[in-house]
Amino acid sequence: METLLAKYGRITPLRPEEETSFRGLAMTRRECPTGTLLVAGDFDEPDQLFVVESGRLFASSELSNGERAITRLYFAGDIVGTANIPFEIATQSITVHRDAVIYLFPRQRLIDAFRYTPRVAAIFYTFAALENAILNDRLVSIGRTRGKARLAGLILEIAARLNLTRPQFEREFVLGLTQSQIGDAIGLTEVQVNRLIRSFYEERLVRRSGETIKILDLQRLREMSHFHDRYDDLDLNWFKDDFQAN
Amino acid sequence: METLLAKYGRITPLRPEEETSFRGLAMTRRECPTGTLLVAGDFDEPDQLFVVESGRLFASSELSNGERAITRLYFAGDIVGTANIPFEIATQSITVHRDAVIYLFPRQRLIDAFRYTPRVAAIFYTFAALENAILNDRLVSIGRTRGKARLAGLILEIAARLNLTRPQFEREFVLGLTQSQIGDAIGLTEVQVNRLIRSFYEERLVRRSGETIKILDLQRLREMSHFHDRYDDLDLNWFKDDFQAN
DNA sequence: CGTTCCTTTGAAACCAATCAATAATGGTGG
DNA sequence: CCACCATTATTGATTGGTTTCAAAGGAACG
Repeated sequence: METLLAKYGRITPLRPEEETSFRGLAMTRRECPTGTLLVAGDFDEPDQLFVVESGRLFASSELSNGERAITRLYFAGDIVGTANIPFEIATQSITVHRDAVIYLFPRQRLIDAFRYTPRVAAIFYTFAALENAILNDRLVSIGRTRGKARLAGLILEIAARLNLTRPQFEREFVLGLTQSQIGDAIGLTEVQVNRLIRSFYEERLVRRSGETIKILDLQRLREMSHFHDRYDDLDLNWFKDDFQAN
Repeated sequence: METLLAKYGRITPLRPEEETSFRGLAMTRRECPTGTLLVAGDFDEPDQLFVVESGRLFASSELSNGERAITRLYFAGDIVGTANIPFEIATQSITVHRDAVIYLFPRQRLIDAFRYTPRVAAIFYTFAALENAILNDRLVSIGRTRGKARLAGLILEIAARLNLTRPQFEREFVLGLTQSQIGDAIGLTEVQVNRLIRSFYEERLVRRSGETIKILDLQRLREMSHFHDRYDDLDLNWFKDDFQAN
């Protein structure tokens, strides 16, 4: 829970009783190896959320023709599975794609949060709204830009998310996605992704050594991609002073 | 407010005091002609939500190169602007594209809902989660299907949303978007949209007379598009019995 | 009745998908 | 430790969906 609290605390410090409530919500800790399918879309009942302590997950949907789309990447501090909550059957799959530690968060506990700790509930709402804004950005990127811009945006998104829990911005990091997964995330085939990555190397935008890649030209990646870091833009002052303690 | 209450009531009936709370939240009624820009993305402060009583709005984002993407269409009963709430500056624009009656919903009132009527707050959260699921679907559609499937999906989406507040499914309705707007919504140019629409006429999938179009082959549109009506799938039983009255 | 916005059409260029095959990589059991 | 297998990365040739550019025809509105 530390990562989550650190993240939320950075934005709007929790009161002691809220922090207690928060810790009480996520009960079961679980270590999940790469490849674990936490929720099978169109099949499982979505009876819980997941809080990411460490590692990485992604949400994806499958079409009947076998095509897959990765709609969102999740990192330490994220709450995963919001889009499944109000349905009988999960609308999307949740997969661990880098060894992760997560906390299970039963749907019923969410109700407790709404009843007893409204400020915590407001934070949940806020992060659902944040997720909304990020999905909007992804729609704009995929719907209105070409492959190069999308790939640049994905690289910056991953860099931004990893750096959220680091003391200073680090240009070197593990991408952690196969080219096929990258394709699913930005709406291209793996073949095209490979060609684009290759062109990024040639243009000296990024460099690769083993699993890690290093951003060489941050400026130009930003210009290419139109990427916004919504986590950075977050502003929770609007409900900071308005709640009385319970 | 009637449309909103009808919609929410259909899913999970509100108690009298909750209904009162709900009505108290949205204060100002406003009639907005087609073309009204309610929120200017990257400019306005998002100090309110909008509840749609009648008419249609859309959310859009602009890229620095002038391209526009329409990320979501809104109809009677929808709550609009969730993705802007937790930011200092709005992340997306909100535009009226068919004469609308809306209720203004100050952000501060949302806090009251969380504090005093947790069940109402839970409904807000639920609908943010629903919005999430719908945006996911749009991402899959735009990222992993071709123009024909996307157009078919958009037609079915509009039909489904209009039919939500009608007694029975009606195959004839007003599309209400220019071909350029359709392009912004499904990630194509207006030129390509025109060609696709034309091919739909030739294949007798839909027919047009003036402003209204009629679905001729619902079955095939469904097969083409992979469209899910998430409003139909909604299930709020998970918190139906768990709240005590305030 | 002209202006403006929207629709429609054609031709050429381009980005990305598809098809097909080979090379690299990583993990496994013998 | 090495041969083997499965997955991932890479490359070429071809096809096709979509954009771009350009222009003309319709429809709506003051």
